[in-house]
Amino acid sequence: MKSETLKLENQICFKIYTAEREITKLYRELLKELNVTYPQYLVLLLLWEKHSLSVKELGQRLFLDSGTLTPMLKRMELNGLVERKRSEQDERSVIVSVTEKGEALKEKAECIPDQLVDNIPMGKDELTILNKTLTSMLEQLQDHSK
Amino acid sequence: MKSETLKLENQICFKIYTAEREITKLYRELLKELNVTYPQYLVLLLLWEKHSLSVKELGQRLFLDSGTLTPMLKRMELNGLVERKRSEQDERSVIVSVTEKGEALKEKAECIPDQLVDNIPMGKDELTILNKTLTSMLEQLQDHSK
DNA sequence: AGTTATTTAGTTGTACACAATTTAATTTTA
DNA sequence: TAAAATTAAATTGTGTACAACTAAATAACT
Repeated sequence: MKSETLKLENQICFKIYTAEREITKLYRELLKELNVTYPQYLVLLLLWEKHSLSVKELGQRLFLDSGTLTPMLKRMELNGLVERKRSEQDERSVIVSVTEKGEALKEKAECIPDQLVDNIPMGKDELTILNKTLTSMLEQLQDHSK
Repeated sequence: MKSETLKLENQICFKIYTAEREITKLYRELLKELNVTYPQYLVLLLLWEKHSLSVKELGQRLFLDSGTLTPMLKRMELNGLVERKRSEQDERSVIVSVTEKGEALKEKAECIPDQLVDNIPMGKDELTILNKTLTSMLEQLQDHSK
């Protein structure tokens, strides 16, 4: 009885591991035209909303640390999508803001959520339940990782 | 109405992306003693069951290609966990088999599923639903990625 | 004020993950 | 059977992820 639960947990972890890569693969196609990766797209989603955020704030929202963000933001800067400059109030902070070129991608990206839905056709009820389950799962995982 | 679904899909993708990293982080702790990563642990799970599998078979089961597997298996070989040798029937294939040292890890790994469950305490019903939902989601994603 | 502790990015090193290409072996087919 | 197509790994190059560490700035404390 317990062992079934064990196997189920194991399977779920593997499926999340696999699903993440399949989702990234799907985004890779959808984002190819924009020449950005999925994590870069996530950064842009935030900057399209707020225009400017510190590396720390980006990290808090995306659950990524500077070891991941710094080189990624440098690549985005190199591609002209964002600007990075030290905060004047607090020289420890680096403020990342979206450039005109980065802003221009917003329109091109408008169709992405629609295409996403086309590729993962699921009922709204099912989506709602999945969302809720993942949320509580994440809370537990993140609680523990502190 | 549609736009809610769009946002939901987006959120779910982000949550799967995040959950995958949290799960990997959890496994990293649990596997530290064994000195293997989560993907390496997945390889070992298969080899504990079958003893020998070709790179192709491993790839089919884990949905990984040789670009990922070859260097990973070489690291595992370097650590003495597996052996790699060309198949005699078909010189294109490389057969990966678990060594004694790799086999010995099986006992140490016995407690991992239990510890996993301790860290993600979810009801069995919820787990069952989550498993089913992820399965159908994966099928659709993998159907499309061909 | 001066010292200590904390915070914020950046750096270094390791390990996936995958697209694209290459190489060698095996099948298929003309 | 010889040429063409396919298959299986390996290789190359790019981009995350993250642990561990460093450097600089700010905050907290005595």
